[in-house]
Formats: sequence, structure tokens, C-alpha cells
Amino acid sequence: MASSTVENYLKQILMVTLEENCTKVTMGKVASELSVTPGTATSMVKNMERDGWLRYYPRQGVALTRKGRKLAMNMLRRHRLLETFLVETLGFDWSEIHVEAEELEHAISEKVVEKLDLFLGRPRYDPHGHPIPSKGGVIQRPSSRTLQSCKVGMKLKIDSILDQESDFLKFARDKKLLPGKDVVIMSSEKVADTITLRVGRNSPFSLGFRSAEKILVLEQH
Amino acid sequence: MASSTVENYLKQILMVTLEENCTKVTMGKVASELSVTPGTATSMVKNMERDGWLRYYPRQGVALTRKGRKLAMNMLRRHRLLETFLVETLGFDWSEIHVEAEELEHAISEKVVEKLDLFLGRPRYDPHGHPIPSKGGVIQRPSSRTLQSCKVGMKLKIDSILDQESDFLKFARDKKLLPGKDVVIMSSEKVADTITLRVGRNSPFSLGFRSAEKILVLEQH
DNA sequence: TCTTGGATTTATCTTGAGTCAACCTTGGAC
DNA sequence: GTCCAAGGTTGACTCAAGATAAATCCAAGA
Repeated sequence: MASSTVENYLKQILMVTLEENCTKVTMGKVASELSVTPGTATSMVKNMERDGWLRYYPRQGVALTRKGRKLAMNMLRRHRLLETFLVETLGFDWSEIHVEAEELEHAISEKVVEKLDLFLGRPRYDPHGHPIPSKGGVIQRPSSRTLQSCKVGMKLKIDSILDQESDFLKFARDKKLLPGKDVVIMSSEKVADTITLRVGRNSPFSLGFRSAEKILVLEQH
Repeated sequence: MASSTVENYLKQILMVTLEENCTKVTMGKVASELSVTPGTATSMVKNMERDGWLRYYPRQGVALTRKGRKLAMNMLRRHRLLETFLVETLGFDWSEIHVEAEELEHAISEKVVEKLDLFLGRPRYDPHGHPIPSKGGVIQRPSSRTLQSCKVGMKLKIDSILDQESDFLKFARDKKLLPGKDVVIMSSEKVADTITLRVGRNSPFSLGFRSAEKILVLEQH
């Protein structure tokens, strides 16, 4: 059995490999992602290798084993199903569910997850627009790209928001920057480090590159 | 913040005080209830006194403080609301929910509890027939008595089942021994340690005294 | 070759919860 | 009154998880 700390390590490592589309995650990344010192990350990771969760390549990074990936996917599944439940069923606000789910995901059993999935109608996406892995650990990621990487004039549809910060999510909601919405890039100023965009028929507004990186979009054909 | 161990101690102590209708709970009881050695119970309880959860009277027992009672009631509330949710909403079976709720009750936040309560329509009783404490920690206990303490011929209504054992609950369900059902005591054999009873119009069956003690009933007028 | 920044090692800490076994207390039985 | 058994208390010790700090190490680019 994995402790909740181990579960967190696994989930975080998986999220990095998915986001950066790589296999190995560096120790520095692991440490910062989990807010511990590098030393802690190294020793923790060694124990996790001993328990078969991942492979550890000294000075290079870690890669999940099949077993590790399976549990990590499962954590993601639990997390996203819980978030969906909190919003859809209990009427929570988009911006406050992350922390709650973070707690519950370690306590909820496989059985309950399945019943919950069924009850929610086997949703494919959580309220942030993130895909929910299937029971078997399969996750579909459409070929989305970050908003910041797009050119002026492109017609896009918001795919998901790569951020859990309550403040940012509130801002996003205010600006109607929500999964599924149509967006057009009005201008992009490298010098000013700013992208101006318009969501639907609303008035245009600007976003820093840093923030634009957190928005995943799909091209419209 | 209380650890989940402390939460368990509190809940268990509260349940004993409610069941036995007393104020002080002896250390032996605490130890056996939580399946630890007496020494462990004593030292744990001392820490809990230091943290203001209860009063410890050496060689006599412990009594919850207001703060302790409040949290303990809250644990009961969470537990019973969760059980209700698991049965009513997710369609779990009566007999398998205890363990699940036991885990979740430590992870669920106040906010979520409130939303859940609202979603369930502020239920007063859980699936076992146990009253659910209100947000303020008030619990109504009707003047119920154990089945085993009743006389032959009495007309009774099942109030609740004081047991969480999956096996016993399954047996109870098979025999339609459920909260709300009408029961008549057909005979009671002290020598054979047996009570024979009939639920509704079903065929009579027998129960050992030990088991009969676990059934709370209300007298019918 | 040297430097430097990330990675690793090692020794150490903390905390929470538990055991074991020796030792007390106390409330009846005689 | 005395004494004993049952139950309670104590203290020394264990154990497992995680974490840190600081010294050291390594590899890659100027």
C-alpha cells in the first residue's frame, strides 16, 4: 500500500511527464513540485524505487514503472472525478474544489470511485476541462497547444486550464476564459510580453505570456 | 488540528458515553474500544487532555470537554452523513458502508459536509437508524431500549442496530430486522439464552441474548 | 581546466503512535 | 483490619515516515 505522500509523488511525476511529454522527470523538478528539499526528493525516490513505483536514474531523473503509472493515473482519475462531483453534484465553485479533492482522493476506495463514476454518468472531462483517465488508466489528450504558442488571428477553442490556483481560476472565470469557449487572438506583443484576445463576443483583454502558457487551446477548422 | 487517531478516540469515547449514558469512560474501555494496550490508551489520553479534548481523572476515566464533545459529535455527523450518502446516492449496500465512511470521515472538510447535508435533504437518520447530529452537535435520542431487555408479548418498533459488523448486518437484513419495522417478542428463554421474535408478518426466528443487545427498539403505544 | 549549479550523501531530527513489563491503587472478601 | 486481584500507570524503548542541513560530488560548458 502506498502512503498518501507516495501517492502525491506519483501523481505529480505523472503530471509532469504528461505536460512536458517526456519520460524522465528531473529530481529538481520533483523536489520543487512537492515543495521539499532536493535531498528529501532523492531519498524518497529511492524508497519508491525499492517498492517498484518507478525507476531512478541517478543524476538524470525518474520514470514511472507500469505499476507506478497505473496508480498515478488512478490518482488523477480519483482527483478529477471528485472535482466533477464537487461541482456537478454538490454545487461547489470551480475555484475551490482543488484543495478538497486533494484530501479526499487519498481516502476514497476503489469501490466508491466506481460507484461515483457511474453516478456521474462516466464523465470524460472534469470541470477544468481536463480529461479523466478511464478505469484502465487510459487518458485521451487531444492535440492541444498553449495559447501563448498561437499566432494572431487564429480561431481557437479553449481546451483546459493548466493551473489550480484559486486566484487565477477566479480571474479566468470573470473573463469567461472557460473550457469550450471560442477565442480569437487579436494581437501578440513580444516586447510587452502580452497577448490580447477576445472570448466569444466579449470585449478583448490582455494576458501575460506566463499566464497564456497555462491555457491549452484547440485549433478550429 | 486533531489527527485521525485523536478523532477516532474522541468518536469512540462519545459513543460509549451515549450508549451507556454516563459521563466518565474508563481507561480499560477506551483501550479495548480502540484495540490498543492500556498503556497506550493512558498516554494518548494524557496528550489529549493537554490539547484540551478531554478531562482525565486518574484511575477513574475520561470525560470529554465541550471542545472534545463538539468535535466528536462532528465526527459522528460526518460518519452518518457519509453512510447515508453511500447508500442513498451511490447505491451501496447497507452492510458495506461502515468501512468506507470510516476512511472518508477524516478527509472530508466542513464545507463539503455542509453541502452534502444540503444535497441529501438534511436527513435526520442514517441507514442504520442512528440519529445524525445537527451541525451544532445536537443529537436526539428517543427513549429506546435494547431488545433483550423487553418482555414477551411486547409490541415494538426497531429503532436502530448497534453494530457495524458486516456479517451481522447482512443477517439482520435477511431477517428484515431493519429500522422502522414492527416486532413482537414471541418467547424468551433465559436457559437457552435465546429470544424468539417475529418481524411484521414474517416467520419467527431466534436470536441470542448477545445479539439481542445490539438491537434498539421503541415501545409501541 | 575550471567553475558552477544541480544531485547526492550522511548524519540527525521530529512526531505520532505504539509495546512491554514493572509497579501502583483500590475496593471488596474474609 | 488485611490482603489480593483487577485494573491503571509509568517509563524505557521501538518503529516508521518524512523531513532538514550541510558537506560533497559530478558533469557540462566557457
